[in-house]
Amino acid sequence: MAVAREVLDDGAVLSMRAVAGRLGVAPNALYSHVEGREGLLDAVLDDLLTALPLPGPTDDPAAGLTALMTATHELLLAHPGLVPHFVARQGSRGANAQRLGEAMRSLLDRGGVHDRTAQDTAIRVLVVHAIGDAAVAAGPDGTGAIDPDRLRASYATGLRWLLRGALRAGEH
Amino acid sequence: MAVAREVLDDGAVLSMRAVAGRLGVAPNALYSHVEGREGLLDAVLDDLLTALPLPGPTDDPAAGLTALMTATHELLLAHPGLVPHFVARQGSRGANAQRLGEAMRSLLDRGGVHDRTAQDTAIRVLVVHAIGDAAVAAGPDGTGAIDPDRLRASYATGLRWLLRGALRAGEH
DNA sequence: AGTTTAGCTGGACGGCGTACAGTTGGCCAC
DNA sequence: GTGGCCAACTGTACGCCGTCCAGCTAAACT
Repeated sequence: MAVAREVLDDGAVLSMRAVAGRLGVAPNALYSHVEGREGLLDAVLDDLLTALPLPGPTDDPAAGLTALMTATHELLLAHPGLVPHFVARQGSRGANAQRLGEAMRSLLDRGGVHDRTAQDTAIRVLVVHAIGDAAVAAGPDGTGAIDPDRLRASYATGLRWLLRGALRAGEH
Repeated sequence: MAVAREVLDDGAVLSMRAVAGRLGVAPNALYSHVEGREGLLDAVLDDLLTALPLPGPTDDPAAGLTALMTATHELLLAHPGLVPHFVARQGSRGANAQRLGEAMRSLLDRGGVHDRTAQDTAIRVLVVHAIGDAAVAAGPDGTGAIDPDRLRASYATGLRWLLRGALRAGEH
């Protein structure tokens, strides 16, 4: 998995043969350890999510959500190679992803959004914003065409709008 | 191009060989008419955008933006096969895409957002929301795991939040 | 009638994910 | 110490992919 991360970090899409080659091993040897390419990507993805800092229970909901979503966005920007897979997986269904979902739900609840369906909507919108922004930023060839600073600024702006809408919707 | 649309509409990703096969033609024959697979996708994509109705100059800005973005979203949902390409192309840089960008800019301007950079940010955020939502909805196997009604509802909610933020930002 | 040329074919190259069968080498029970 | 087990690996192959090259053919233009 470490090698897989290496491979997809320094360019292009992850290929079994690339991982195997870097390990000095035949490509099919990987299949003893991993459930195909998708499985490998899933594993790398969920492993990566471990790095995200969960907000403490004392944090202000809006600040906590901002921090969490910004960290997610940064993480995706740092690993553009697996963003497409992240998109296809609809935000990943791994253990860590669900942990993050629960953290978001809790923050929303403390922010006044008590209805479960409303929480689901807010979570989906926020996640889509993070994933979508990173995906568009990643571009075709891996190198974003847009200035990174502008990119982060527009992401932050969108996030602010969404959070204002989401948290306001929970009042009453 | 019509055949290409057929192919990627009824499942899976578009392959040159599939298009050629459906045309009763050798795969390499396509290269006389199209600049590779990417070129074909670009052409199909931009052609598809022609179908989007431009808002009239009398429309209320918020309503116009809502209609335009909803139509875009629906169009992407209707053709999940090319959403990944749309993502990679950062919303497409074709002629029609630029026409739509101009329409959005004009609506924003009339909605009180006069600063050009602010317009760019708003456009980017709105487009990312539409593309991202459709991309996540498309899922891995082409069949979305989420109920379509819920999907549209959450998209509409996010869009409302974003527009409120974008248009309010233009006041003063 | 002769020449150009658009549009095709056959074949090939390199790359991909992955399945199947067979080999190897370390570990454990006896 | 020796026999057997088994995880990990290799060799090979299949079927897919995008794409390039050289050559053919038939229609269009001069």
